[in-house]
Amino acid sequence: MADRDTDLNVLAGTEIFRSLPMEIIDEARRLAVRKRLSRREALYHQGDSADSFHIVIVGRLRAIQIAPDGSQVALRYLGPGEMAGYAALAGLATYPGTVSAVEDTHLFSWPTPVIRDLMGKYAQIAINALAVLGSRYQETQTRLRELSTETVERRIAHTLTRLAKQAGRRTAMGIEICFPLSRQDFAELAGTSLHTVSRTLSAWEKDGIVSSSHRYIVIHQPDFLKQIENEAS
Amino acid sequence: MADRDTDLNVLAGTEIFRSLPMEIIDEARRLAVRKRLSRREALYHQGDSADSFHIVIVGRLRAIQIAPDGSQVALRYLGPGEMAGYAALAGLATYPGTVSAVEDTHLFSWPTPVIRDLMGKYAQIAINALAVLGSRYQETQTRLRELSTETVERRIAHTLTRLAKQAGRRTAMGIEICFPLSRQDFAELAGTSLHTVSRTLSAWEKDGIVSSSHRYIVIHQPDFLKQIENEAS
DNA sequence: CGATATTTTGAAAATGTTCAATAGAGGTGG
DNA sequence: CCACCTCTATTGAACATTTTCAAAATATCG
Repeated sequence: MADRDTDLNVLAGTEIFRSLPMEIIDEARRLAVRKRLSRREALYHQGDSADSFHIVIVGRLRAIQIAPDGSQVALRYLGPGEMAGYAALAGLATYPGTVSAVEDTHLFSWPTPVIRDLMGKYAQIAINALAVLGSRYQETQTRLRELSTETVERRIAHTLTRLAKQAGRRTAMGIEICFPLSRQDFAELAGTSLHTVSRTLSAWEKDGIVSSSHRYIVIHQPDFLKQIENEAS
Repeated sequence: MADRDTDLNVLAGTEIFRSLPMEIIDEARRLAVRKRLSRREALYHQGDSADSFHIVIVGRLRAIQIAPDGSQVALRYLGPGEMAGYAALAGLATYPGTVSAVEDTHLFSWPTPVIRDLMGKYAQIAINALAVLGSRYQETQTRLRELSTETVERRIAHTLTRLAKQAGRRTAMGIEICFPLSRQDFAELAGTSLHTVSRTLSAWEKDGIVSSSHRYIVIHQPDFLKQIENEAS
């Protein structure tokens, strides 16, 4: 279906292959394997040997980490152009989390040795990877701080603002989170219980700050969220 | 005082320059600036422009992130051979945290353009950096999960185990955390209050699992900690 | 030895969670 | 097309964990 030029353009727009000469992107393209995942299907599981690296073409993935006791946190949602499987780049032996599809998803994949070989040949790929990993690391550090020091309400506000930035679509009504997200899913992102998320969103809905219908959220007043984020504790 | 060969050996043992040819390490050495920090002195502050990259030679640094309201979390403690200032590698504009010396510390430093130029020339440096950042990212994700899902006692146990791994010194009495760490400092690592840390450590001391004297902690029974980490919630 | 910083401990208070029950939305098959 | 079934969301109330507040004890440093 997709031809060579389409693939090249897609890859050229990704965080990892950005700013590279077309010949190199084409080399990467030739080494790539195309994959498809249906909704809920897993790309890999926590603890699996980290044997490949992926880029989302269309669709959305969800990375989670599961505790020995079964409880889980959402690490990140990944949309088009974003990479999955940083463990393969970083030379970790196993995947530190589980990644699965939130909706039907198309990916490009590379076996670990292939992508590591590309990085060795073209330092810019490694440098781009470093930039991606660095900004994800920073974001995770910030979440860690929020989880340590902020009230649940403020964390929920931060989580929503962050979601809007990563997966927000401007509409007439405001900013819509453009993939389905249940209260439970949201709670796993914000580090709280689904009940508290529900109560908080209900209260905000009453104030006209957000509205939500069955797994979809629209933010009407982003400024109010920002205000809640910075309120005195 | 330290001569060229000593410096080379030091650099060859660091996480970033490991496994590189000596000529390249020597090139990095020639470009390095030597720095010293006294106890409590800051290397850089959160929000400063990320204009250099550092490696600890001797001593210990502490990376923290401060919230707008003044509360803070400890991101990491850095010992000999470890890098500080990943923002410089990742091309972030500003430092996401503040780093300062826990004890008198010697460092090597490189201006951001210099270290980035080295990475561009020698992909292996970027790949090593990716490995370091990857494992720190993974650790932070794990802390995030712990903070989200575990009780304070288990988090304190995890924090202590992690400290033992990163800065533990085997002694006749057990494993000693080899730098001074107050209850407050510990609390900022575990994401709790200094009071809860004090209570918990006191209880463990009664059971002979740990002992502590003014800012130093010794773990007598690491296995008991592991057990607490995995206890049913 | 005095001054300052750190640690301990008790009791009160608060923030969220858990438990429980109901309501609503969507999808499926008769 | 409607009835049913399941998954999702809402809401109240009891409960629990942990924080906050307060005060005293202990240790270190000059």
